[in-house]
Amino acid sequence: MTLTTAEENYLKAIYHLSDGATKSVSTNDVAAEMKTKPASVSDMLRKLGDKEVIEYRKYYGVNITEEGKKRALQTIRKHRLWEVFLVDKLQFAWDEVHEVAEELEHIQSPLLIQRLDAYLNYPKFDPHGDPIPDEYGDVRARPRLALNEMDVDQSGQIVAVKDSSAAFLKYLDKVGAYIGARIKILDKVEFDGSMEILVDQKKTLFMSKDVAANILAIQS
Amino acid sequence: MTLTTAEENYLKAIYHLSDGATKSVSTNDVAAEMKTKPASVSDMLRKLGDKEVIEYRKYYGVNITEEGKKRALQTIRKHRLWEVFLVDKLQFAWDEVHEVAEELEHIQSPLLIQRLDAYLNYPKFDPHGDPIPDEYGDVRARPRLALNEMDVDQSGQIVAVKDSSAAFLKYLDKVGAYIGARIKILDKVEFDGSMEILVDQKKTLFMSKDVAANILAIQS
DNA sequence: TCTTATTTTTAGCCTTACCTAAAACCCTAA
DNA sequence: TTAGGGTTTTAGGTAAGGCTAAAAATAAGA
Repeated sequence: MTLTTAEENYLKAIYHLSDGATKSVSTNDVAAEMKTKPASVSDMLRKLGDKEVIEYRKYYGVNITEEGKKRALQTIRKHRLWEVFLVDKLQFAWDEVHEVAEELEHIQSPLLIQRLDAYLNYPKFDPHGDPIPDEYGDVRARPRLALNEMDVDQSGQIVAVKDSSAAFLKYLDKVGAYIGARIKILDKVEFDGSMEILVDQKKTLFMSKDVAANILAIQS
Repeated sequence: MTLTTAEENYLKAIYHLSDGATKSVSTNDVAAEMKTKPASVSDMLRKLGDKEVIEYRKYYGVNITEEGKKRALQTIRKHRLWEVFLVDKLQFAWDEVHEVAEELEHIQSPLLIQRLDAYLNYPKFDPHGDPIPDEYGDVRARPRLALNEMDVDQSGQIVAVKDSSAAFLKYLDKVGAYIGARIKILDKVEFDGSMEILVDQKKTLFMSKDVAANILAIQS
C-alpha cells in the first residue's frame, strides 16, 4: 500500500501530534498543524483509516497504528537525512533546510536513501539535534547533559529544564533562553563553576553553576 | 508564472521532440512520448499555451516559445546535475539514475541547484555524455572526435557517423556498434592505425583506421 | 472535387485534495 | 435532562490531471 505525498504529510503530522504514537489526536489539531480546514481533515482521515495506518473512529479522533508509525518514521528518517546532506555537504544554514527537506523527503527510492545514509556516514542526529530513525524505525534518543556538564566550545540545543517552576521559566525567558535555543559554551569559570554561554549565535549569557545545572541540552 | 510537475514534464517532452525548439510537434507525438492519450494532451497544450511557454494553434501542433525553451532547459539542467550527483557521489550505475532524477528534477529551490552545481564542481556533462545547460540555459555542445583521434583508455559515447550510407550503418549494426553506444579505446596499433574498442562494457571490437575515422564520439 | 482515413478536439466522467455551508454529534452546565 | 456551544462530519463544488466516446477538422486518394 503506497501513500501519496499528501497522505505522508498528514501521517507525519499525526505522528508528531500524538507524541510518538502514544496519545490520540483530534481532527481540529490536525487541521491546525496542516494549516487546512477540519472538513478536509475528515476526508483524509477516512482515507488513512482505509489504508490502516491510523485507527479512525468518527467524532473520537485518531490513533496511529504500528504500520502507520513505521511509515511516519520512514518519512522522518528521509527528511532528517536530507537535512544533514544540505548542511554538511551543501553548506546550507541549519535554519534554511526545512522547506527543501520537506520536498526531498517524498522522493521514492529505497536505494537512494540507503546510499545517502552511507554517504553521510550513518548520522544519528540531524542539524537541529533531532534523532534520525534507522531503516527499521528505531530511534536512539540523544543523551541529555546539564549545561554545567558540557565543555568549553561544545555546541548544543536546550531541550528541557530540571526545575520547571514558573519562577525558573520566567528567569529563563527574561535572559533570552528557551527550550529549543541553540547554545555554545564560551567559557567556564573554574572558581565557582559559573558559565558564559552564546545563545542563538548572537546573545551572550552569564549564569551561575546552579542555573546551568538546571538546564538540559543535547550536544550537536 | 510557475509550472506544475506535470506541466514541466510535458514541456520537457515537447522540447526534446522539437529537436531543441526548432521543429513543431504534433499532439500524437506528445501523447506517445508521455505515454498518455491525445485527449489528455489537448487539455495540457491549452494550459501550456495560456502560460505562454508554447505557441498552440488547434489542429496544427505546437512550437515552443523562448520562455518555454528556457524553462525546459532549467528542468533538463536539474535532471542532469542530479544524475551526476547520483553517479559520482552515491555510486549509482549510469543506467540506474534516470527514474530517481526524474523525481529530483522537480524540487523547487534555486539555491539547492546552485549549491549542488558547485558541490559537483560545475560539471559540463551528465553520466550519459549529455551536456548540462548553465543557469541561463546555454548549452555547450561537447566536441565530437572521430574514434581514431581518441587515445587509448579514453571512454566516450558514439554520437554520429560521417558516412551514413546504408552499407556502413549495416556494417555497424552487424558488429554491434550503434549511435548511443558507450565505448572505450582499449588499444591502437601503431603500424596501421587499427583499433580495439570495448562496446557497452562487454563486447570487444576490432576496426580499421578507415572505419574508426567514420565514427564520431564524445568523450566522457 | 469528393469521400474516406487520420488526427485532434470536445464532452462528459473519474480521483485527489482542497474549499464552504449546513447538518450531526458530543459534552457540559443550568 | 435539555439547551447551547464547540467539534466533527456530510454534502456539494473547484481545479488538476487523467480517461473514453463521439464529434470535428485536416489530409489524402481516387
